[in-house]
Amino acid sequence: MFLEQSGNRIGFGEGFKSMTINLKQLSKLLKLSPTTVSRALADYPDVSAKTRARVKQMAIQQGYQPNPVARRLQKGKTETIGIVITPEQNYFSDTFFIDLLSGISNQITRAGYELILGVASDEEHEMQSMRRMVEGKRVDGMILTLIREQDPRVGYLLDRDFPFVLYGRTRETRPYAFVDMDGKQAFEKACTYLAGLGHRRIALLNGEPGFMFPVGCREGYESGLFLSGLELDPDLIREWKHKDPSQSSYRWTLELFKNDNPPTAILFQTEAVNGIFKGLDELDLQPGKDVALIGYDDLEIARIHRPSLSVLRPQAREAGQRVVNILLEVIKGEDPGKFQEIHQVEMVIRETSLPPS
Amino acid sequence: MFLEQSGNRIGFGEGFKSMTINLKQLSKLLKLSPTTVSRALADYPDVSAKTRARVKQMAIQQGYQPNPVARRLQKGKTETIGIVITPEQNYFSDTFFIDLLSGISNQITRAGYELILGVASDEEHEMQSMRRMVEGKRVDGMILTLIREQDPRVGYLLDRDFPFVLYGRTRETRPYAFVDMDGKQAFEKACTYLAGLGHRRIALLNGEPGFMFPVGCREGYESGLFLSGLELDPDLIREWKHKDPSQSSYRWTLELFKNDNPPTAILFQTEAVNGIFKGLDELDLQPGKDVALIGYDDLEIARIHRPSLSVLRPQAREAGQRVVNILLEVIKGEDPGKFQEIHQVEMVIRETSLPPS
DNA sequence: CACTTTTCCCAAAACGTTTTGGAAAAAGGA
DNA sequence: TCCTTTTTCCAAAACGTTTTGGGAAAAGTG
Repeated sequence: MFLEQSGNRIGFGEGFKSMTINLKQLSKLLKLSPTTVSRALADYPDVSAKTRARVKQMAIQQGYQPNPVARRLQKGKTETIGIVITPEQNYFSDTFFIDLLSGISNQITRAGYELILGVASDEEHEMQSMRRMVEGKRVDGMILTLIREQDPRVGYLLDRDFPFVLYGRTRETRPYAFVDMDGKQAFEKACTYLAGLGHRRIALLNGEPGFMFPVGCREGYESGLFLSGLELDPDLIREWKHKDPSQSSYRWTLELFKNDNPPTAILFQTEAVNGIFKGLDELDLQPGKDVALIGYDDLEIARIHRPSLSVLRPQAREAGQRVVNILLEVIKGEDPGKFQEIHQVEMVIRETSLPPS
Repeated sequence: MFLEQSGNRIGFGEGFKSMTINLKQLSKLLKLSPTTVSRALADYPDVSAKTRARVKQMAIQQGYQPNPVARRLQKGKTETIGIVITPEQNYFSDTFFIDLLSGISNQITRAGYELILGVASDEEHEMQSMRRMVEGKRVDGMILTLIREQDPRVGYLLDRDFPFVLYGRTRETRPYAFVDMDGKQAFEKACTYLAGLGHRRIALLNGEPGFMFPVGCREGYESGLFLSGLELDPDLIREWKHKDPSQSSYRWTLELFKNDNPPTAILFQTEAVNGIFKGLDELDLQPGKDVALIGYDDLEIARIHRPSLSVLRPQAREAGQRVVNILLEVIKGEDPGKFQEIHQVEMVIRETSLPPS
């Protein structure tokens, strides 16, 4: 006797002929009700051990997988998490973001959820893409990255009490969940390390203003100077632009050494390293020898370059996993304010952090 | 009189209180049946212009959006497309892939579909992630990138007649849909251009063996040599590794110039440029002056470097859009064999493609 | 006017699950 | 034995749409 394909209409014009079995067909095979089969697979206690085993075995044998769309409708959850990225910001410049995304994706899959991705060209489309996910009931929660000091996305989501987690922080008084890297502590550590080596003029090439991350970097930098008894010189601080990391950092490097009293060390985000190297090269200054360098983010170029670049290394993948675990809790109804994590950043000393010559 | 929230149970433990209206509530407001409202919104001809307008206005006013999960269940389609990427291959090295993804994402959104993303650490997990999407009925179609010469994913999808489109090509006799860049034509063009300038020894640093793209590059390179009356020298060809583009290309560059008769020009993929620059620098050879260079892919480094790098520039965003449009056709039931596109690649001459000195 | 056609609307079914609220059968207790 | 409790199962409802298959009213036709 064969499986009745009653529930399965054969598609003619359709390319894909579903070979999969559904709950009704499976229950017919087992001579049980769909209810019992469903409950057996979900390990409810009101189905006997014997039939549970029988059901599970048959389910495996037949390759049964519950239709996720049907389950979502019934459960009233999309089992889906959304994220929107923006290419303009040169985000994917190396392993960092893909590591974060990798941690996120793996953890989401482990939970049986889906990750849907939006790519937005600018801030406006970013918001638009998010609204489509939220108001279109396409996701149960959102993950936000590359956070601004004043971030409209956060207010929007808080206003409608929609679950979300930030990778980063923003200026917002209401409680919300976030996982952030301790940029402050990282830059403080790097700064005091360089000062400990004898550097007295330490420059900072910071990230683009308006975003939150550079705020912490600056705080750490200033705190590091203070702890080392050094004075802050505004001429040694400048920002690079997301759109054009290399060009802006290149120009600044040239300017920097026109200074009467040039720096002997530079702190920066590794994304901007090409411009700095290029500037130094043009000035006939050797990285590591004439100028000490410490970058934030351990990109490939940091390891490959000779001399290899000392860096601050955030653990992107672990952070991505935490973001997801927290978001799942928030979706369950936990108080977002409970989840505010600041992760330590380790320093990797390589060849560009020598004492001043 | 107020909207009856009959259908909406208020969640207590739940974080997110849905403020959205559903079809039943909307139809009650309009004193129409759900059927008519649904059909009015879908522009069926059997609803009068007057009521159609009334329905649409009320839908907008109430912010009604059909629940996508419910519609998917009814329609028997997930309205979702899947893609799996692998970080190991340093895929996100710059704007190229994000441009492709951007084109894909925008077009998918325009069609009202969703893009779900899997990040797999290796070939095995890549397959696993794809199977989850396909067999778990989570997507209507797949987009495949970074195609191998023998790609098990293609056979898998063809075997079960599941809709997919390749960005790239593979060795497979059965017809399938793809959008590919004409790497052959591009490398041929670059090669003949260099030969036209007088170069007689042109080297090729090709992509990783096993993948399909380098095959075309090599063909174009050989064809370019032939057309220019030059002989092929196997010593001038080598591959770099995805895991380690810079290191492998650096080593090869050094080897290359140990040759008795070293090249005066190099063709390569721009991802590998850091290693080549580094190697040339160490050998005291000036890029563009002592050695002509043309890279494939217009990454940021190509524009920022001095001298700026001549490149072959594929139109990634446009290709991404085509991939989606084709996939939607294939999902509709169109014959995949009809969709086999090879896109031209333009050459951008900058400063590193001078005649031999 | 009587008949046919067109226009406009709707009740019910279906999509494939999970959950609710029992009910029959088996086991336990006196 | 009779009553209670536990075990084991299931029919029906629900999730929110779209589609099916009419049906009533209006309009057209002779």
